Amino acid sequence: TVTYNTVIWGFCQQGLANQAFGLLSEMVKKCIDIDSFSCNILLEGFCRIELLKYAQWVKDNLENGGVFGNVISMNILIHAYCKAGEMNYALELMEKMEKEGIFPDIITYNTLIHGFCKTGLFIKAKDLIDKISVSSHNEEGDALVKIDDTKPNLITYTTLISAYCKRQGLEEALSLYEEMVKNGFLPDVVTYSSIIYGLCKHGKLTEAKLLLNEMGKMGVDPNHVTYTILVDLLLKAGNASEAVVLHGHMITRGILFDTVVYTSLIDGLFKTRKSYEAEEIFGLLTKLNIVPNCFTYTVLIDGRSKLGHISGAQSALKEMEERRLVPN
RNA sequence: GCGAUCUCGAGAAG
Repeated sequence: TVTYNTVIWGFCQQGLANQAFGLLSEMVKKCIDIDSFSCNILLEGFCRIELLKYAQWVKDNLENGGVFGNVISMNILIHAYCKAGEMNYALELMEKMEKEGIFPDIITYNTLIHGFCKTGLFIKAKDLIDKISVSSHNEEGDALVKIDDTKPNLITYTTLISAYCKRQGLEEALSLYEEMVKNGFLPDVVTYSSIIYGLCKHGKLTEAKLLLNEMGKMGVDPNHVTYTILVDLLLKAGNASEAVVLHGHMITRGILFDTVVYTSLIDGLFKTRKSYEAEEIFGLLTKLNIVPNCFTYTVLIDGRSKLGHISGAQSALKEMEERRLVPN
């Protein structure tokens, strides 16, 4: 079962949930148990390629076959609805699961809070946090049973802080940060990165750099995302020399360079009239084992087009299609 | 005895 699940997982990661689904019948034929892991891996696979209805269908069928979902299955579906902005369906699902005796956990709540934030419903997000912050009681109302694992955690706070940084004021984000620390949660690299992102977007680059130093002192190492935020903004703000310094730190500290890091660099270089360097980096990607994605090519096409290099832009488009990337 | 598979938060383009 675990072997099959691992293969199913592999297909799903590649966006091939349909083929993964085919393995289920093979399992049935060979009398290999299908468990809730098989179910959840597949559900996530269909959700990731946005075949939400199909995921639902698979789940219903598995349940008819005696394989029952759990809270994770529901979280996967709720997450998919949130991602699609269908908060009503997401909430409906949560009610449904409660009726079936599957209780939401903190991941369910975090998923919903993220969904609310993404659709701008901050009030609802806040309401939900308030609701899960109070101690739960057992059925007798004995106020004895405290269900701690549905109380807000670091991720709950970080979700909201990040959303505030993007869509509300920085002040709200920072006061929430203080509240979080007061409640005993120490920020991790994601929390710090979110705030650094907010500071950068509000033009507070000095503060952002200060925070970068502070997190190091607190024993939280910045990672490739943290650096991308800063390098991207420094470069695009015309502060190439500082961007280069940080880029150097990334190298000396052995930070991972992924497709996003490079795409951001290429874009920043094009936008600051350094197309030669931009092209140079793009040319190196294959050697560096970096697979350019749709974003990367759009940046390249945009950069070349705006310089009047139409044929270069066209060849980039062609190359993209050769790589079986679908232009959007 | 231990070990393989599932769900939540941060970054790039138009």
